[in-house]
Amino acid sequence: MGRSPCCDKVGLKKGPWTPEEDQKLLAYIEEHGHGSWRALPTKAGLQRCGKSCRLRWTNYLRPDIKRGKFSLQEEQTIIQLHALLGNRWSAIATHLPKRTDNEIKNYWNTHLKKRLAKMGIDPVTHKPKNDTLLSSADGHSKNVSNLSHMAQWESARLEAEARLVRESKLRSHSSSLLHQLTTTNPNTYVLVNSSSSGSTSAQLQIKWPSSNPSNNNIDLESSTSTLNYNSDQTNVNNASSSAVGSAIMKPAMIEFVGCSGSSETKEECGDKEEDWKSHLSFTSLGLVHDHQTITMSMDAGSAWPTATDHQVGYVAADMAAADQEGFTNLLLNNSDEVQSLSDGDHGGDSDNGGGSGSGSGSDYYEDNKHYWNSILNLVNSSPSESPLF
DNA sequence: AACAAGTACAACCGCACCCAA
DNA sequence: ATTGGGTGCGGTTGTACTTGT
Repeated sequence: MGRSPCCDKVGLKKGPWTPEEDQKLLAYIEEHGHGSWRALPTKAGLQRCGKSCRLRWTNYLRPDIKRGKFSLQEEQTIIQLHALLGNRWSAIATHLPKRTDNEIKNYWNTHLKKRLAKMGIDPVTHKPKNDTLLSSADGHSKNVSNLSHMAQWESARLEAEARLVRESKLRSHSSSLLHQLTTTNPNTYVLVNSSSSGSTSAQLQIKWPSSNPSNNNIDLESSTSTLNYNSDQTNVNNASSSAVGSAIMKPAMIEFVGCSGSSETKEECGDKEEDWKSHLSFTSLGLVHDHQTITMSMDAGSAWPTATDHQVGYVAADMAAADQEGFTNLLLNNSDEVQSLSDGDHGGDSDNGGGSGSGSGSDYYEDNKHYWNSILNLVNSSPSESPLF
């Protein structure tokens, strides 16, 4: 479709902003809000296009922006999130308070990427540059695949979260959405947060439709499931500030804590609650925001291998109360957890690792471990002191 | 002091998505 | 279903600043 030009009008100024322009923009927004960016320049008396004004505001003038050098923790977070998310700067930025995606992107391109390259680590894959052959030449491909699944899962989840942050003003509709979901879609699985705040593992309750007890039969041992995030589906329930991913759950990441066995039926699990509930604990993946709703479509045929009549179930997660910075804290404060993210064996202390935990403690996992350790060690050491930098 | 090379970062560009008309 | 405005996002460029020679 055609697009009307934004910034190529004759007479519109480009290039660096002057203090006077900044002042005009600030004064206008403080008084009126930005409203329509396209109309703003005229109203504010600026010879700029609306897009330029928006960028100047969001990346520089906004009062809630923190400027200056990145801390070591911020660097760690960027590196680790980049390993998971790639160049999804906006998603990464949601975990760095007061930093803009643009700033993070620039910092990555000018500092961190070069550091990793000097370390002999591919800044794109976050693997040692000679690791590709190693990992594909032997039986580690499955582990690589599992790692990839986790990264995709985390990527999808964080992306969803980023959307939620952006759409936080719609949060107040979450409750009605959940109600709507459960009342209008009988095939809806509603995940209701049940975690305690401060925990680094978000604990979710999954509320199965009472008419379908057969869905209880979740095969947590599947080692072939994959996770695919399909951004094209983001319009499903989008009006409810939800993000949607087509998720085929990585079983190793899930642990039932409410009912002792995944094969338990509703009856076996007890009927104290109105409906049968299972509890999912996303160990080591505990980032949630207050009162946000995430909706994901679950390909029942693969993710829930034994599900019967549900091709797709919609999972709405009201992920409340957990520590908003849980994931960041996890990354920064618990290197073991970081390793567990990277080594694919979710729960070095857990035996529910599906196929990935095949017990052989693969060299690949060790490599990943060493990689994360090397990143952390290098980042932790002062750049000015390190000969590498 | 002058110049070149390297670095950092603000700003721009274009595409994609969402949504209302 | 189509169109077009508004906006978000990631990649790239331009320029000011710093460092080295």
